[in-house]
Amino acid sequence: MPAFDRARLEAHAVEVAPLLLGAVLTHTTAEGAVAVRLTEVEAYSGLGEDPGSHAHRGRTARNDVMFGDAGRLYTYFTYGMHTCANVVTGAPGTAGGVLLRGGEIVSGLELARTRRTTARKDVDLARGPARLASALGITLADGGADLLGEGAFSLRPGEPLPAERIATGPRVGVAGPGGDATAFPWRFWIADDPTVSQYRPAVRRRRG
DNA sequence: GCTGCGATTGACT
DNA sequence: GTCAATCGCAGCT
Repeated sequence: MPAFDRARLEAHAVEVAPLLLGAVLTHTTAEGAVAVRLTEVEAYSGLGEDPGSHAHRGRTARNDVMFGDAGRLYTYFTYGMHTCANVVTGAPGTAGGVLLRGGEIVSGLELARTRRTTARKDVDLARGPARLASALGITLADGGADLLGEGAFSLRPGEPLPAERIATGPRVGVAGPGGDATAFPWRFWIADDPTVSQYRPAVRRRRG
């Protein structure tokens, strides 16, 4: 199966996100290979229009990868313990990205289980952005890796999905202007798929 | 240098 | 349903 066409990833993140649904991301390490069929993603625009984007305030050491070529892996560390994975989209310098929020393990199930010992069911192995990264064995050190080259990663398009199977809605944990997450309905998922994460509205963290 | 908080998860009531 | 864990980044002094 051919790799995902890089030119298709150079469009705006909102256009790329639905194309990634059903695509299969494979990560091969010394332990073996795990492949995930993507069922849930979120688009982030690097432009000033999107306050939820890590690139919204400009280029920093952390988000540097987002300003590079489309088709590379952008990883970030959050909440002091979790790693999340994104596919860089858009032309270089535009800093768009698509967060991989959930998927179905289609290969390497045993290895994924050893990496996700707290998951009780197989559908929970990659349901949620930090879970997906963990199941694939993605760490911060993988940031910047090319998903379309000859390296440890491969990203292949899946079967084209009929429009009625693609659902959209507000992004998770991200508030838009005035706290309105629905201002950016940039979350895309495969309708009725059990590996789509549960929606949680953006909440302000309590003061401690 | 100091402080507040986040593109979350899992454990617990 | 509620809540703690845990640390790098961004913004401010």
